Amino acid sequence: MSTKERILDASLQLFNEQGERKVTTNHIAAHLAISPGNLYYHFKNKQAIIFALFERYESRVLDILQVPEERALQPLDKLRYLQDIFTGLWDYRFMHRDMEHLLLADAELHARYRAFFRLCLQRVQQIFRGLAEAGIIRISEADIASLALNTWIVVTSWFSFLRCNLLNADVDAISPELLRGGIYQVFTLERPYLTDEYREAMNQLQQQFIPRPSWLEADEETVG
Amino acid sequence: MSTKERILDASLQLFNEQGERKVTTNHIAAHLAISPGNLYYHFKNKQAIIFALFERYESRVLDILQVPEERALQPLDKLRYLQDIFTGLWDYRFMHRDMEHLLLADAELHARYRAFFRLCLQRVQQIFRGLAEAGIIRISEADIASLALNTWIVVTSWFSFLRCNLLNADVDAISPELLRGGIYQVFTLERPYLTDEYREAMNQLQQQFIPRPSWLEADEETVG
DNA sequence: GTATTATTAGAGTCATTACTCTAAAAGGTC
DNA sequence: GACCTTTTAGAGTAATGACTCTAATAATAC
Repeated sequence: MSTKERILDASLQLFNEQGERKVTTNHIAAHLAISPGNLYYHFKNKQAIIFALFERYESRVLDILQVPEERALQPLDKLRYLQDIFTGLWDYRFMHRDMEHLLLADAELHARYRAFFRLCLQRVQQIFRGLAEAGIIRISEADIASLALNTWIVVTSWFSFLRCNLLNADVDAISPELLRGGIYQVFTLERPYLTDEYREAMNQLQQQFIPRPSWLEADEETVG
Repeated sequence: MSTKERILDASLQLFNEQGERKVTTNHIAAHLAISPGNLYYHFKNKQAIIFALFERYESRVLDILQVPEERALQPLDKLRYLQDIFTGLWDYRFMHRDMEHLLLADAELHARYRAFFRLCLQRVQQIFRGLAEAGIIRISEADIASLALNTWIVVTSWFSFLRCNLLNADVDAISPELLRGGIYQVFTLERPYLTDEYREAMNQLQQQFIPRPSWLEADEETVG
């Protein structure tokens, strides 16, 4: 594997584990047992590393959010979308953790991200239209737009939410297992729109993702 | 006004305008035309300033999220809750901007925030129960829990969403006017649960908050 | 007015971190 | 093996920012 790829992989790993801000370029170099000079030979600065990782993330997500043209959507498609998207978010979880900071520091990335967001929103709306055409949900166009936006917000904020509200502050306590609660929440968003025909089946699907709500477990703190 | 209060006010203003990370303690002191030593006489460190601001924020929010005991909830109550909460979020918008960072840096604040979150979630659920008792919505207990959580996520993420997706990267472009879109989104969350009796009235209420969706305006960037 | 305490100034410290610079090594070509 | 390009090492720099330290000034008490 090329040094460039190794730098990207190591950066992604360290960013995910510790957050982008806590990981210095020297830190990345040390992790790979290479010199800082070597790292800067391959990337002109830290932002360039982040930008390259964003490109990976973007293509990963856009690959997932496609509506099959040759067939109608099925209930299990929705599940697959959610699982794949949440897994992608997990693999690049550092991004939405510090998104504002990253975008503010890099105007080019910001523009790129905005375009990416709008494309995603369109794709999500397409998926809802597909579900409607398949008779799984029944929903107006206006509600599709609003529902897609709510879905985007809940999905992209889910790990942030967990990190802020988990019992122990330990970041390592966040595991892919906690994806489940996020999937459950998105099911709730769409549930009211289910048609009679599919309501029962989809509700049973959702039941598989009932979270153990760890964010509600009591600890000794109280609010004055 | 005491120096301590002035430091808090100035910090809040600067944090909101520029983000907590960009505002140094020297910066705050300079803004007030006092010395850094003076600032550190009143607060032992930067975290202490943030903690004090959180206490203000917490009491502001908890004041708002109360269910009147002497009367039933009315449709306009819901509107008032949303407007007051979003205004509160606006006034302390730096908090949710960097919440993860703030909490990770201060275990005490983290514990306090967790307790605050859980209390808020209970209060929001109480409000939904109140709306159900008043015959405005019809919803199961399980859905109340999930809806309350989605509401929390959308509300607390709204400004983050805007900052990431607004057309121009300029932070000053964010104005209280953009609250409206957030209110609209939360209405959408609850809309499917409205009873026949109140559906029309609430939908009309929601129409007042149709956003000009500035995050969808086209610019010249494209996604490859 | 003197003693004591509360408040303020402001220069300075120390750690951090993104990034640079020079030169050496490795790899390829003929 | 001579020449050229690519890759690497690693010491060093320059800026930043949270925080400290000493001493001066104001406020208060008696």
